[in-house]
Amino acid sequence: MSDRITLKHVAAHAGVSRATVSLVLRDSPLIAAPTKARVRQSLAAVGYLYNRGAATMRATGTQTVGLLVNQIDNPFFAELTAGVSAALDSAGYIAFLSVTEDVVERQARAILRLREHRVDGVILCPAAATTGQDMAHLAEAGMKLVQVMRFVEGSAGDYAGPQNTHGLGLLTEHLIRLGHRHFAYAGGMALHSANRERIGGVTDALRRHGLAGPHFLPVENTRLGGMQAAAQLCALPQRPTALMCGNDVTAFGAMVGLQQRGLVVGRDVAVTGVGDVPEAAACQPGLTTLAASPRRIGQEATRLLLRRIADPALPAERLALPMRLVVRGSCGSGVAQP
Amino acid sequence: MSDRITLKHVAAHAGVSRATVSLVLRDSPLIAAPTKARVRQSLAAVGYLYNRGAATMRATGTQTVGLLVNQIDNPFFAELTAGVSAALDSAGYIAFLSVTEDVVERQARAILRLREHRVDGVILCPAAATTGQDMAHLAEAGMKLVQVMRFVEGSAGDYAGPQNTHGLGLLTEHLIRLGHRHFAYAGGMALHSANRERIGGVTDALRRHGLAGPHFLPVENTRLGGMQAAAQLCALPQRPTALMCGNDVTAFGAMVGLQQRGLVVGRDVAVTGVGDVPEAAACQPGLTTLAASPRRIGQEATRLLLRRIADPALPAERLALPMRLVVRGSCGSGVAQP
DNA sequence: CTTGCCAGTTAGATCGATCTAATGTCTGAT
DNA sequence: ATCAGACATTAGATCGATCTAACTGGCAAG
Repeated sequence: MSDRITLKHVAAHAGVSRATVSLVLRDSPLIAAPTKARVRQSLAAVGYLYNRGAATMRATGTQTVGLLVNQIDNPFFAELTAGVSAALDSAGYIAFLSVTEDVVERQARAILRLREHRVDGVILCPAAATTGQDMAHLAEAGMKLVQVMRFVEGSAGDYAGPQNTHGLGLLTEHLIRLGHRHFAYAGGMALHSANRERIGGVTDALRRHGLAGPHFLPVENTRLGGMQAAAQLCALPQRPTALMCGNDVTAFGAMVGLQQRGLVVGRDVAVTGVGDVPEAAACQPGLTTLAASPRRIGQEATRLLLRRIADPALPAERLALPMRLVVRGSCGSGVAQP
Repeated sequence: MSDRITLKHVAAHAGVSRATVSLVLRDSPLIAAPTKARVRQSLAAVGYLYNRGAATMRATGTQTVGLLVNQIDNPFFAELTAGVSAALDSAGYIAFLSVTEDVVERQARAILRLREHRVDGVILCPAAATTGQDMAHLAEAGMKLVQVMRFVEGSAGDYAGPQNTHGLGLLTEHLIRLGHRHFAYAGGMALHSANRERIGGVTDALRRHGLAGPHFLPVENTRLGGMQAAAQLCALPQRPTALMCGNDVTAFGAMVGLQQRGLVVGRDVAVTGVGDVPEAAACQPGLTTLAASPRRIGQEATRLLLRRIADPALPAERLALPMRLVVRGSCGSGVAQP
């Protein structure tokens, strides 16, 4: 059992006041070096453990932040989470994690709990149904928050995410160069900003080349959604030759679904993803996708949040990180001539 | 800006004392129903936000727990984390997450920080180099903790993980039935309990059938480790026909490495994993593996921890969940006859 | 000799909840 | 009429830090 050792005990042991010990803990320049050394010895001698809860009552800041992601079993968000965790660790912070599964109620419950714990800020990948009003309430309550991957329409503040529109333009033009003329787009049932930007990027690129917009397959951006998209694609009278998926996980599902129907991915159908999670290089054929460096995005989001916490008055920053085209076997070397 | 609304303000608004409001917050039976209703109205009217930090100073428990995993980018641990998060959410708890990357120093730093935050308990997948003494110190400090996936030798307390020994026995016998006689085992460079049990399960099963132990390829249980193992396997004078990998991610790396060397997985070499992460069904060929239901393990670990927090005197429980053999294409239909 | 200042230290108030022990109020039994 | 006991509520102490404002002793300037 811990014997509830407080500043008082340390102070008694070192022969100083509690205030002095408190200042030593924070390495204040007010305290003379020899005193500091003596107090530090006592700290170790009595086995003192800092009580951040108590400190929080008077001091400002808890050295904690919240991280809310919609899913964690998607390797993309797992990497992002790892990036946040590492960046926070080296800044002396620690994160509360909550997985919302895109359910606004879970998100709201988690945010309330985080506010009760007086987190210094929140990194939020907003659930798809989050409204601008929800965000406004948070801002009014003085919550420092950085949005990541998705940006709620009508909201304000910091954001870190990939250049979706530009990236999907690159990817679409690559497919056009390969000879594709009929496109399908799988995923993006939930119309959050990332999906809108991605679909917009594809549509714009097609229009630039005088092509019709992609055939939209409204499924969720999950493995299962990808499999459903494969089924839907095969049921179309005139099958598109390129299937662009909202993210890598969806593409994995689609590839399995297509293969189950006897189609050879990369020859009969080109498939693409978004994100370039490690599995994209490991599957067969390799997945052509857009590298979005989730770890980096997590780190940048953390940097933005810590910056915001340090100076709430700073102007908002919206960071759009470039995506890189990664060509692998899943889109083959050219469209099959009928 | 939040105007620091405390119990005092609510009490004034409702015309009662702070103590009464405090009791209403916790839905105490001591307070009469009409008073409760009135106070609850005031709570909402003044926009009160509970301050858990302050409460913690007197009350016992913070409604927080720590979750320390060695990696999160492995889908297995991502699923496990999702299970923990969901289970905690419905119990009114929230988790601090820290990713240790198997570095004991990061683990130690995170645990210190969690102790400073006075978490009610910790779910820990111990970094490989964790010693029994480390665990003993934590126990002495009164830390409630549940180990998950790995169990530090010489430690005590609760644990939740899969039946590694039995599971790998099943898997090995399946390969033996297919005609394999020469086995390699990739992974398990870090000798924590899970790796030891898995290797033990293979060795035991082989011995039961009068076969020599697996050729041990000492790599890390990562995608990269798997690729290294593939290279090592191909360099062996007499190549084993079955490559058993320490987990699915290692197997994915191994499959890529073998394919790069012109070998057909499932025909030339049988490959197996452990865990059955979703990608195992999606890769080509599908990966024969052991389903370990990570989400369930996360939920069980959470249950054990909450139980332990509620009653620290309970006897320790070591939960070993069964693994199910999942046969897919990666081990083919029989060993190739030379 | 007094004053002012500085560096180093500290007593005591304070943060916002909960806990303890006590208070007042209303029954119903003696 | 008095008392025991249950019920509902509360004043004030308390948790363990930090903050504010004040206090020391020593030294230089006036």
